[in-house]
Order: sequence, then C-alpha cells, then structure tokens
Amino acid sequence: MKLEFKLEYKDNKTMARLGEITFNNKKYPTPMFMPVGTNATVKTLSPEELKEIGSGIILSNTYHLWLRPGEDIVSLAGGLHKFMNYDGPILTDSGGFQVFSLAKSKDITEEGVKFKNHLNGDSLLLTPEKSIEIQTKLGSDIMMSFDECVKWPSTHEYMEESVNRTLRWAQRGKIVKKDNEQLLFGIVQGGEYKDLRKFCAEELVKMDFDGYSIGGTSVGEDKQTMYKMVEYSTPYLPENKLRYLMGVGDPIDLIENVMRGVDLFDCVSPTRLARHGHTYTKYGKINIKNSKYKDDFTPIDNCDCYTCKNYTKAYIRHLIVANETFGARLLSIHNIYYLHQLMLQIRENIKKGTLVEFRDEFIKNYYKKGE
RNA sequence: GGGGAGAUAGCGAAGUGGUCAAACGCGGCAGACUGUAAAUCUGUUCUUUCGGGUUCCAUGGUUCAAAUCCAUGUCUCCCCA
Repeated sequence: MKLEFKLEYKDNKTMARLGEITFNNKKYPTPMFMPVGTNATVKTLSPEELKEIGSGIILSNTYHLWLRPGEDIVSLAGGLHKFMNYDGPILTDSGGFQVFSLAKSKDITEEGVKFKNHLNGDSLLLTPEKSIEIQTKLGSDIMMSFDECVKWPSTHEYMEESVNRTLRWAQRGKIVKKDNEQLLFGIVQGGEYKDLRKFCAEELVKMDFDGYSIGGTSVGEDKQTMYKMVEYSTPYLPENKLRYLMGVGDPIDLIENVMRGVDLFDCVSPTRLARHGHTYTKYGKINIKNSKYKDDFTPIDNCDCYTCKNYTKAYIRHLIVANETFGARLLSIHNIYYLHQLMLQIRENIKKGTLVEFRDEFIKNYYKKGE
C-alpha cells in the first residue's frame, strides 16, 4: 500500500494548494496537520481516538525507536502499523531533528552524526544509510532523508557547508533505499539564506524525491524569518509532489504557511501544551491552570470534540492541577481536534478563494484575549 | 503524679548571637514550550505609596546586636506510673 498524492486545486491569490492523499483505500485531504508520536504513540491517545478526532498521517521517530525498542523488534512485530495498531499513514522523521535537539551530545562528521545515547551514555553513529535502513525496518509510509537541522542563527558560511553535506547525505540515503512502497522525502535546508534555500531545493529536485520537506524551521527563529525560509523554498519544488514543513504547528503559522504553498505540517505542541495545561481557543491560547478557571463550568471552546461536548474548564483544570493523566488526554484530544478543524477551515477557504480574509479574521480573534 | 522533647512564613522543615525577611521541599500564583531526552523547565510566594515597615508561641530581660542566650507563662508531643 503505497501512499499517493494528487494535486487538485491551486489558489490564484496565494500559493495555497488543495490535494488528496490516498492510502490503504482511504482518502485524506491536504493541507493536513500531522500529530507527533515520537515513541510510536501520540502521547496519551489511542489510535482509535486519533482517527475519531480526524488524524490522518501521524509521525514517529527513527532515532528514538532505534534506541528503544530497536527497529528489529518493530520489524518482528510486522512493522510500525501492526506494532502500534495504527492503520493510517505513518511518517518517520530521520533523526535529523535530534542532530539539533541533542546538540550537547553530538559530533557531526561527513560520515554521519555521533550521538551519546541519552538512555545509557553509549556512543552511537547515525548515518544517512543507517537512518534509511532503520526506517525501512520500521515500515513507515513516508521516510525522511537524514539531514542536519541547523541551529538558528547560523552563518552563511556554516549553512553552506551544512547544506552541501545534507545534500550528499540525501543522495546517499536515496542510493540505499529499497525499491519498495515506502516514499522518501528530501529535506530543504539553508536557514534564512535565499540562495542556499534555492540551491538546496533545486539540487534535491534533481535527485527526484517522492516529496520534499522544509527543515531548519521552528528552531527559535522569529515568525517573519520562518515565513521567509518557506518563501525561499516552495517556489523551487515541483507542484505534483507533497511539501512538508517540519515542526511547525502554531495555528497562525499553519495558515501563513499554507498560503506559502505547504501541504503537510507536524508539531508536538498540541500534545505537549496539553500536558502542560495549555489549550487553544478561537480567542487564543489559554492556560487552564490559571485560577480564574477554577469555577468556570463552560467548555474550552464550544467545539464539537469529545472534550468540549462532555467536560468543563473547571473539571479539566482540576485534573491538570491534580496531575491526573485524564486531564492531559482531554486537552490533547481538544488541541489536536482544534488543529484538524483549523486545517478543514483552511481547505474550505481555499476552495472559496477567501483564504486571505480567513487569515485576517482568524488573527483578529486569536489575539482578542489570547496570549 | 514523675521524667523528657518541642513551639520558625499557608504546610513540612533548616537555622542555635551579627553575613536572617530567614536554606530547602510541598502547596499557591504566573510564565515558557514549534521534525518530543519535555506529565518538563523558569520565575515568584510576610507587608509596602518600594524610602521602608513588622516577623521566628507570649511577656519581660541580657547584649552595640537575639529566631538564636536568660526568666516566667501558655500550648503540643513522647515515656513512666
């Protein structure tokens, strides 16, 4: 079951696109938000719940599954889908983000990246070939090339060196990729440098990947810089292939980057924020732990999710304050549902040709009483 | 009835002459979080018109200086009868 993408419609005022992914006899519309399940689970949620709230593709992580339980165990289980009981599409990140996030314990060479295993201190070498080998065994539907997610800001000189290495790594990964049904995406890097983004995108396109990711975003840069990184990348990517903006999930960023031609997004924030007691509303993000909610017996956002239909802010606040896992689940359900609903509204507004107006209205509301 | 221990900020608990408005933990209040080493991390928590003001059971005392030493009282806990 190979995942297929078809571009269906292009907005004529922005670079926004509508498309459709087909996988396992099911269709999933794009643009899409993809929840993150690093350890082969979207924290606190079951696959059934994910499907119920409208998730399509979900993410998992090569580095983390490599360390635990090990790709051979997953393979023995029959692959990630069987292992975690999810029959929707699964995308695996290559470990490239860990080059950034585990910066204190890594060492980058041409061959690959030496990590200190954060679980037991072992020295480990992750290479482009190894990353593809692991992802092949994991059996994800979309694999990522192993890249260097570079910290921001970085000098043009360093970024150029890194982009060239990331391109060589992309090529090496492509060479060892099995001729199977898994897709492999190349990752555009280059920081906020226009020439490097263009160069990287064009070189990747020459290698002909199944889709293209935009990486090196959401690493601490301001929003305008992030938008530039995307603007400098998408124009050089083929129209009939998926474009995936890695790690971006702030509601406003989703709208802004759809307008810049992105189809796929992922982000840990709906689930992490949920665990920390934060939740999205039409009027911005709120911290449900704030004492003003202790006797607020209204739903978070009057939406149609399981959480809002059945529970009040006061109750959820109580659960979060009491450190009860059910609170984290209820907020995770709402937060992911919220982002899926936002994507639905985005798609409808692309269809209607009113995406710009929708964005302006959304931002106006979001900052009304939000943070 | 006899013997012993103790009373410190919302709670628990350090401190035993000056560097103490008083460590630390919890609780409280707020903040951060963007391809998850993250149910984590950070700030703050007597009072104030930011100059100060008032604290360590109570009262009195010693001292240049007391949460810390002395006296008396009040209360609590433990052991023995």
